[in-house]
Amino acid sequence: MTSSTTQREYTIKEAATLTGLPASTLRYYESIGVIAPVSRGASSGHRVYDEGDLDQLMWVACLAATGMSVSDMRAYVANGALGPEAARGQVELLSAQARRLAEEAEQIVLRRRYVQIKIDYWHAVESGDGERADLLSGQARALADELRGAAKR
Amino acid sequence: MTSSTTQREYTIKEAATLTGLPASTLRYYESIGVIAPVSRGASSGHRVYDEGDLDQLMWVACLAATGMSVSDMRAYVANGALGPEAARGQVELLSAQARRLAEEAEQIVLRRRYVQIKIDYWHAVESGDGERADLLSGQARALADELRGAAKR
DNA sequence: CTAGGAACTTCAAGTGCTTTAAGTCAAAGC
DNA sequence: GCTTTGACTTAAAGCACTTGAAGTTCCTAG
Repeated sequence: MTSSTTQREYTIKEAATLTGLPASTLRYYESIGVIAPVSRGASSGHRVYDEGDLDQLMWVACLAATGMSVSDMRAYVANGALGPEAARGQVELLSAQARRLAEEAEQIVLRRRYVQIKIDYWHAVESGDGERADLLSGQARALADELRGAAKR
Repeated sequence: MTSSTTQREYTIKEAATLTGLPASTLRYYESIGVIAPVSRGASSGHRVYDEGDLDQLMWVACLAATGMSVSDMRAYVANGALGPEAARGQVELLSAQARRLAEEAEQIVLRRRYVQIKIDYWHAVESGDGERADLLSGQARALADELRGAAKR
């Protein structure tokens, strides 16, 4: 499969960013057996992730994002459904993940807008501009509806 | 202000539906002081939400949706009761939230790129295009390198 | 070569809900 | 009148992380 010659290695921080799971969660998953123990640097004892670990973690990240419980994920992994040879389902799962990320990105745009409006609102209040405050209050309300509606999808 | 016409009252279930927060969360928020204690039915002891409670809950629901911590929400609601004098504090809380959201947005951009590369990679493998697969493998590593160099938050 | 700081390590405690257990109350059916 | 149904109550436990403390180790610069 991976016909690449150079097996790149990753720190926990890099693995965290690429999978979207915080480093603390990576350690946690390893500690409770959701993923296999990761090899360590000879002198440092620091975790060293290879491409295979990354692939496995992407899988787990996808499963976690669908709301699968930790014990279910552990069972899934234990059943060997998650080896590097499980390539068939990879694309579907990754595509689902891509969709989720797109939605999440959209959500964050809305949230940032909402927070910005509230900041503007308090600035208006601070400077005694009641008219502008009312206007922004209304905008916040409208956005809140949109936020809620989008979240429920 | 409050016209004594029809001050509608709501059960916890209705409040939950209207705010989008589960009833258990409403009780939880009340128990830890994020919202003021809700009045109770005389005989039943059940919570009875009025319009004011609902308004407050709507704001809290929006803040929660932006990922604001419970203690920040508590501070925010407490400030809100103080009026215009608290504007500076509100802006600080919201600005911190805006920064968190900006960081999150950045992370998601990276994750989306990584997932897309992975998808393309598996498509290439599937169609036997080893050359393209190698290229994409290299891109994934390049992304990690970029992460290493520009990990300046 | 050595000093400083960032990044890593483990372990324990904290957070933010969510679920469960056990019980109360109000209306509907027998 | 009694009982069952169902929504509500609290307190406590559970879950999936998350954060903090205290102690290495790596890297960069002087």
